[in-house]
Amino acid sequence: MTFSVAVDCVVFGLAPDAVGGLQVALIERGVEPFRGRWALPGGFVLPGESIDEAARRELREEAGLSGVFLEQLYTFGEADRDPRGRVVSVAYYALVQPGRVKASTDARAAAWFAIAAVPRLAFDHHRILAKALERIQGKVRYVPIGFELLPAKFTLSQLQRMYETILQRPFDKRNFRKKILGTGLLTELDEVQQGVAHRAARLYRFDKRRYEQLSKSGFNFEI
Amino acid sequence: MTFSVAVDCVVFGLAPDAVGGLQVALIERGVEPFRGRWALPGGFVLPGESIDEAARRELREEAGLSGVFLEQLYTFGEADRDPRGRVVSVAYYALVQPGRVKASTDARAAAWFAIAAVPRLAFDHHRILAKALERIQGKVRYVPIGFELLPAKFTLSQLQRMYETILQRPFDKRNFRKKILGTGLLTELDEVQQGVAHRAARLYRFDKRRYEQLSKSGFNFEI
DNA sequence: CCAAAAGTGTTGAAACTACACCCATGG
DNA sequence: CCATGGGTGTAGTTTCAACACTTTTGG
Repeated sequence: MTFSVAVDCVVFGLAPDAVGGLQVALIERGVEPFRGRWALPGGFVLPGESIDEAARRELREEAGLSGVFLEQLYTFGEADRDPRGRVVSVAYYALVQPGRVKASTDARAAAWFAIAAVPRLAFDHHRILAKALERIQGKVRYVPIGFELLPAKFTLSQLQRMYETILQRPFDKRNFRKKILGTGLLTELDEVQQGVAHRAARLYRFDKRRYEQLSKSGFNFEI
Repeated sequence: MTFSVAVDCVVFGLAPDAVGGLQVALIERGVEPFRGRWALPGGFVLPGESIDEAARRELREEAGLSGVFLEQLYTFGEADRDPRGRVVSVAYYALVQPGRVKASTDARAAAWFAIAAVPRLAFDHHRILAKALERIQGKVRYVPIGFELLPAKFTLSQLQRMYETILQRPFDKRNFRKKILGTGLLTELDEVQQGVAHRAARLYRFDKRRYEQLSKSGFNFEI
């Protein structure tokens, strides 16, 4: 029995104005099946290419993204999930920083949608998106992946808003700051926010190296 | 480009005497490649069958197991991972209770190995096993899946030993009992352990229904 | 009566929650 | 000068970690 193997990527980003909340990048399909329908960026795995490589390639070709956080999510293999025949899809999710979003080099239109306003999707992509949301909400609390959605230098308020956006619940400002600074994973920079019409906030950087050291010695991140 | 798609199952169980620790079920390969080498139970996905169905079927055929906890783990798709050609393997992990382990209906020998004493494995099955171990160690703390490794009725000491075995660290007996009983997820039975040469321990049952209710209302299990 | 595991409480330390006001800046 | 978010401390409560002895049972 032979199969085609596809990769599909759920690309998450935060709206730049921080009002739109969590967004996902979609592509309008130019070919049948589901021509004209929105879909996750993705495509078939090529000969000689690993699945991870295929996911990175599709991300580059279809969304103009490279060097971003990318992790395998789940594999979907219902017999009837693709009308063209037996296609197994290995889904990935990516977290991208606002600055990283480049215009697509591909002809197809790529666009961001707020999670709550995602249109009908091709194939079983709704299921994939649901699984990705579940994963990010579960994982962001125990692993510091949320930083991948922020610029390298960020304010504590941006960080708090990011968690509130993903986890859909408010945090107390003072308690949040105490806790996050208490992990020792943030480096305070000698820089402040620019171009805001109020007191500029101090900028911080996530210390990935320190996190890796600490987690080797039994430390567990938790928010 | 066409692929074969296989499923491989990492089947975990606890040694009955609770001394051998965590064990994994392996099968000796009867055919090339890797004839005579130990491997994870698994095989190719058949036409018309979903990947989940294939995993359950292989578990039944190769390890005589049905009705067990089974969850998708990760998909392995390096181009050169199988000498026969392009094979993508969707790995699963299963947790089985001691009583559930039946003799294999298949001709091939199936056997349990302590994690620390696993022999050389076929293909990239060592990587799969490593990933499964990582997963179970991470997940057992936040989701009550450990109960799948115990009989339906168990003592608090068995429960504690199970966590100590998987997480490889000791728990304080009194604190452990306080915490686990404090979750309200255990039903105390009017029964005690039988056939032990010391004071018999009270038996408990995991209240899955209650767990599902509670987790809907925002409760998070944690050990 | 002995070996083996069951069962049980307290205390000090640490972490968590709730909560309100002044400050700095740009417009 | 005002609107906007930045930044800060405390007190009460809850949770956590450490710790040792008595009880029950079968052999």
